[in-house]
Amino acid sequence: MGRAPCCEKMGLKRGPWTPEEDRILVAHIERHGHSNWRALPKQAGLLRCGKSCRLRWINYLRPDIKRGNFTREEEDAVIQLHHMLGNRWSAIAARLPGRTDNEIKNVWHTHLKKRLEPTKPATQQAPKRKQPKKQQQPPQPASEIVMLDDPDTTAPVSPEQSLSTSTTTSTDYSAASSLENNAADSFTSEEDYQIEDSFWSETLAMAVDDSSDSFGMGGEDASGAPAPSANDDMDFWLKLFMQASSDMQNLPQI
DNA sequence: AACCTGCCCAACCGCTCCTGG
DNA sequence: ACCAGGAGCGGTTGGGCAGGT
Repeated sequence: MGRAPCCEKMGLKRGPWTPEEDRILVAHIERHGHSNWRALPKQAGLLRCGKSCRLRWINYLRPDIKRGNFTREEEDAVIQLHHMLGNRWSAIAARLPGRTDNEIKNVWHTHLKKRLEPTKPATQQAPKRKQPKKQQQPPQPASEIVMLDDPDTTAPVSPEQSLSTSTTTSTDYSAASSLENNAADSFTSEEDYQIEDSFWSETLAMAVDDSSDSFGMGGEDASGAPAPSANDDMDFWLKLFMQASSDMQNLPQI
């Protein structure tokens, strides 16, 4: 087949993006959109491959990106959505406005997966760091990017902005524990650990609603054409999940 | 104070999916 | 129906940093 390498690695820059590159990319996308990622770097005068530009935009420069630590609600949503969807990070990201698949993936691998590991006591999950490093200060120029309405932004924004607005500041990973662990801990240490019913009903309702049109791919799948079996699968997992949830609430506290 | 260790996250890689010719 | 090219996705990596010794 002879697929051309994504970046014909001649003279193309790699590694971390500079603020200047960010600025150029944002300015170009503001002006011209990103209909063709492959051609974009040339048009914008960037020595990057299109893939790299796309990744940078999606994961970092998009105006609707929400920076900062995941809230407890978001983490729990990730856990539950992962239950339902597996490693389909983009589908999970579509449910979490402002969060990217990459970010969710990172959080999953660094925190949430460990939480769910049953063999390790929760006490081991205490972080070494008291404060996450970069999250506090807004990343480079993204903060100063003032976008008008970007028609190309495929923000999977949905009614549950409540999710994203409930910014209960930063997540305290030391205190946080999974639903499972919490069940085991009898929720004791978490006086305020109580997911509102409305949260889950919203989240789940969304899952149901979306599965009827373009499930999971929210804004990112322009075609919005899910696999024929997606709805069935979704129903299955949804039922399974809801069953599991109700079972969990009935668990005897250990 | 210096070194070591482990964590975090941005970015890369390679594969699959999708679309147009 | 087939092929090629582009986009999207998930897995992985490595540099930088914070905490520990």
